[in-house]
Amino acid sequence: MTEAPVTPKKRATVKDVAQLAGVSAGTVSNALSGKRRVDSDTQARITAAIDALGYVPNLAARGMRTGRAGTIAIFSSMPVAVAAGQSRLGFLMEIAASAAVSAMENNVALLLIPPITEPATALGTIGFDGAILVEPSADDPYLELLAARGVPTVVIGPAEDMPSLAVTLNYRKMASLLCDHLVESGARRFMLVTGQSARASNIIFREVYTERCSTLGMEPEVIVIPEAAGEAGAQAALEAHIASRGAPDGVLVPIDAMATGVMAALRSHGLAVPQSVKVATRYDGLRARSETPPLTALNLHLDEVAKLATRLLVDSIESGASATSVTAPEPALVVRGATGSP
Amino acid sequence: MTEAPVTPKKRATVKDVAQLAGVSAGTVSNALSGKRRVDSDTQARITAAIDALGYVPNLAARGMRTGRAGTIAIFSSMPVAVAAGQSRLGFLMEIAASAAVSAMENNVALLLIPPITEPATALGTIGFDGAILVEPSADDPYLELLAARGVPTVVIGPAEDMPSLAVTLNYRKMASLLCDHLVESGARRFMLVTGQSARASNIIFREVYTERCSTLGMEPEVIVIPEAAGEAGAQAALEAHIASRGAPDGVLVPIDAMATGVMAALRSHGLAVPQSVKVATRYDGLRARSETPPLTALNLHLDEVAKLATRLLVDSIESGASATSVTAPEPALVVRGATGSP
DNA sequence: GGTTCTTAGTAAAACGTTTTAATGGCTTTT
DNA sequence: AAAAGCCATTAAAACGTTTTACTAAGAACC
Repeated sequence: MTEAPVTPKKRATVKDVAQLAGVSAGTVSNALSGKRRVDSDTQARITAAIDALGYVPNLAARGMRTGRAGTIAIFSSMPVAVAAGQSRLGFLMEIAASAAVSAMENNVALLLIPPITEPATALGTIGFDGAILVEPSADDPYLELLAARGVPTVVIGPAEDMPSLAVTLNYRKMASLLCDHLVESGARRFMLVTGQSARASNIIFREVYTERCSTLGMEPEVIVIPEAAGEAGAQAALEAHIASRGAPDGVLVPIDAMATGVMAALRSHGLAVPQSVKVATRYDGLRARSETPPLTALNLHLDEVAKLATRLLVDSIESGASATSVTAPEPALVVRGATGSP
Repeated sequence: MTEAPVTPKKRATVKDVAQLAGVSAGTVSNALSGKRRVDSDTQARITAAIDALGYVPNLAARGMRTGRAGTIAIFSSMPVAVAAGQSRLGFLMEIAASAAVSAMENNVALLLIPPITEPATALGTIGFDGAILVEPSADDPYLELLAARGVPTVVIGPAEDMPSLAVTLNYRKMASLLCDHLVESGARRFMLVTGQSARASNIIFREVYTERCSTLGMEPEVIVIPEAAGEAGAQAALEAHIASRGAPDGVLVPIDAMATGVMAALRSHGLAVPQSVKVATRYDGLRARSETPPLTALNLHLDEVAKLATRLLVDSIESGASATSVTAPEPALVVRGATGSP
């Protein structure tokens, strides 16, 4: 008789709590949110009722009323070919992991949105209060979709041309560090292997590289590969390049998937790393470290970057402010076997 | 004059669309969901109205009505000490990355819930339709919290003792593969370094190891370390063990964070890997690969596991069924320098 | 030609919160 | 002692959907 009903018992609502505590629904709401004072006596009755009934608020209902979803989303706009496979655990996920923790500390949860074919789908199907966009290209589809929908968005990317909310990465510094290091390691004729898209990383690395070349009196050798071609594309392109123009004594290859291809190409030509060729990449992730020898790379302090981005986003959601940007910590060189003593 | 208004223009609602299309709200709803037939002519008027107004449904409202949040959550219940640092990008994130894609394909989004201090907080603050729980220990707090709330939950873990919904991993096979391989690589006195918690991985590896010992006539040497002690704990413990009992010629150390500690201990004793000691770990992640030499490990097919788990969860949410389990693909050995030719 | 079926649509209820405006009781001020 | 303030509380409105019960108009049946 007093047994729990077998039917999937309906969850208690705020009304049930109110009734049991002998107050009105509004008071229960106030007791929960603390937005208005409630008498300490009734407060006690309410909390008693709450865990007597095992009440847990219906978030959808709350969200409808408050207009908040209680979540933020992190987007990867990277082409699938680059973000897939081993690299999937790279850049984006490292940021995501750290952002998830920060989000939690700010009482929101993190939605992980993978690169998908149809960006519009994601936005129509999923509700969130703000978005973090990681290294979008200049013409990123999400960027305008989010802007059109009025969703606060913080971009992790370059300082220039960027919308109001951003954590700016110093790409110029990244490229400089790596170029300088290659020179210091003894490379006198090193080349650049980079992606084709309008991503800041590609553009600025090319700029800095060509600047360095003229400073050093070195003839620029650049291979540009569509991101979609990925590892195999880089390997093929470099092999062709070496066959026609000879081997460089260093390669700067910012995209880690392509770095793997570069290493394969060097191996197939019998070129020893680091003895004959030095190799450096940008992101110090799984790929960089699982090469033999492991690749020199940069510590981008992504955990800190993620923390900053989350904080910025949450602040903006709460305050409505929409024009702040902070700069990420300076990248630091991580010297590994591919440019140093093995 | 034709500029966008400065005020944060209210989003169009289904009523606005209905009015513009000259129909009722209910019809618009049906047109969107396809749950009922609507005349192709009115259908056209409605879609026209929709993108004339830039209407996008309010997910919170829909969620309240349907009782669906449109999200599933993935939980890490691993102690922070183990899940932090380099390992954060490991096991859990690899599953999460793949689950995010699968989730998207099933029209739900994935919430990434990091290990936090107060599990109850997460459940009170975040709404989701189902949960994926990765390798919970037997007394995992989330397990009962989720069950109490009636949230469909699929566990990725061992076959025994597990609740209704599960993707079962074959721990016995994992342990066997690694033990056999160590023996084949020439190890005659290899030890086990493992964690203390009631996690299936710990328990079953210990079982299999001791079984193997008696089969082989090998005296078992086991070091058990609290997970919280992590890398440093493993290093200290192994150093002490070697000092008092001499060096083994092989180490099976399932938890990758501890494997790093083990390698450090071996180095500090001047023991060459793989010449004097073979080392194998379980999860083939960043840590295993960035050791020198890289560690032999297992391909656990985590992408496939994640896909299965997501599918299972979505099915259960939709059908209400709550008692299925599928088995993960068999693990496969990945031989690396730490047990083979360098 | 009356009855029953289908079809495409509508109006209104319901979902569970938060918020707004109103209320009654009590204390303080004049 | 009346007026004015404050306090804790309440009833009801509002949020934007989906769903339910109902209707009107033809089509089909006999």
